[in-house]
Amino acid sequence: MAAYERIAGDLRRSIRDGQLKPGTQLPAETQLAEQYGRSVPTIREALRLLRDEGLIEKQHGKGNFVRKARTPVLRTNDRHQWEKDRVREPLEQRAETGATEHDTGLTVNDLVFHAAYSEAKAGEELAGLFGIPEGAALVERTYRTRYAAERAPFALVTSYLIRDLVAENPALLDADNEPWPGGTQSQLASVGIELDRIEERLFARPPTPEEAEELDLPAGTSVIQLRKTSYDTDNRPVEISFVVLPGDRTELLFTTPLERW
Amino acid sequence: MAAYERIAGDLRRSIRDGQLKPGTQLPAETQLAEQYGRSVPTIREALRLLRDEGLIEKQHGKGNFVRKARTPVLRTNDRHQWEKDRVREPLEQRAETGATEHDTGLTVNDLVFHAAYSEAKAGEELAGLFGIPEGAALVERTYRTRYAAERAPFALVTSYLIRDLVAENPALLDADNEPWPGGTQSQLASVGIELDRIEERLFARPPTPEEAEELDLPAGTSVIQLRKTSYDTDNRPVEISFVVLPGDRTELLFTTPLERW
DNA sequence: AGCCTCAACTCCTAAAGAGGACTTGAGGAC
DNA sequence: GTCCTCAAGTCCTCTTTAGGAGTTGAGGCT
Repeated sequence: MAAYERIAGDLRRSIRDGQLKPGTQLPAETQLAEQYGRSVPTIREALRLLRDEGLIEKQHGKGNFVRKARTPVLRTNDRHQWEKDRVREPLEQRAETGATEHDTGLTVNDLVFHAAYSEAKAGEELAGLFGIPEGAALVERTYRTRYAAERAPFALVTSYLIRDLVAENPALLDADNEPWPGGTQSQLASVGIELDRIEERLFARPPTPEEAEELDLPAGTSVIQLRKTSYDTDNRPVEISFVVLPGDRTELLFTTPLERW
Repeated sequence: MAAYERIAGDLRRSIRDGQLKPGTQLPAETQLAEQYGRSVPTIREALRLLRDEGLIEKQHGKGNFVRKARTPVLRTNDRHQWEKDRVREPLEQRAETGATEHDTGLTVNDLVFHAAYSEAKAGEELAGLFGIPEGAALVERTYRTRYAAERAPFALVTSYLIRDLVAENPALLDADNEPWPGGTQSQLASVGIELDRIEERLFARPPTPEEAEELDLPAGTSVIQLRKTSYDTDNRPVEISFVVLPGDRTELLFTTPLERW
């Protein structure tokens, strides 16, 4: 086994069994090099392994530190309730006071939204998912949701609607109407669409550099990529959202009721 | 910006826009070094970035290759149906023929199970989750599920039951009874437990080296860590499972029915 | 007190070089 | 034809050396 792997294993053990507590600074690379009788690049190789596993954090000019766990944001599939508490009611209160700050971002409770609308034509993937011809007109909404106290958003969302289905309510084509009062379900009801169920598909992967930048993800973290499809009562996809969530501070909670036997 | 970052960006672009197709071999490191006018270590640094992003794959002695996407296994929360089709019915057929191969692994359809049972005492975390005193007796079941055609399992599961709740059906304490005929829900019904719902909490992170080994995960992949809790109709946790899924070949699908408005 | 400078510490980028280990295919021995 | 050997290609590990860049605190200046 390579020297850097043995050293990494040694440090990993110390971190796991609590000898090196979260937040602790590791000895300097030159120190470790001397201690293990190896060159600095070899030590750095070992530290890189630990960083990629999410065990340590490198801070240029300061040192290497045992990473602290972050307390994740909980996202539930019983989201109606969640959105209602966190977003809609405060929003409706806000509406009464007449405050508006779209465009540059809208602060509701302790959440900040940034939304942008544009028109898009269905590509191959979206056409297939919606079951519509390629090139059909879609409304594309991209938004970021962020806690006011934090600098990075906790969700990157791009959402698509079939334009012709929602065109009769112009408010749905207007970014100033974001976030939607009453939520997706009630907004879509305004154009006669009744939702039946939501399907969420997800998997995990390392972030792209762009995502790492935007979500402020350190090395050694993952993202959850999620595709959410809302179906109407005729079993047709009405809204499709692509969501990227930071793995180090998101916990998803799904509750599935069981049929009794 | 550092030279290795520019080079990585350059290659990343080529991969994304399809100039370098999945499966293609990249030029040798010495070639790239000459091509970019940089030393080999600098090139290797760039390639490491791409590997950590999951874009390329290194093969010792052969070369660097653009990684191919894997087609993921779909796991749904409507799992009754899934398990029924894939596991239970074939299992019941098998039971009739009298074949048994527990212990060393049990092949049903094209799935292979490995299960091990042991007794455990509730530690702090599990006691809290179950709402029982620390030190209470639990049944611990660990199992691996694998497709017969593949060498690595697609799930690492450790599952806990409160021993006193299931003790009256000795079959539930016996690894030879694995996987459970009729599934969890019907097995628990045999000791008078009626399940009400399942809660699944999940997040994503890089794999530990042990997980990478066992799941045969290359660098540049993530795992999904999932905690599944089954509640009975008295709202008490009955079974708690800790699941680790390989991010590069698992897709989770959750369906949430909406209440009509 | 407040501010500035600077030295000392940290990690980061880059190079060149030596040897090792894995993979493959060509060529020869049988 | 089959098998073996071997060379050439690949990436991997480790060292030494050099300079750059971010962070912090001590000390002096104002």
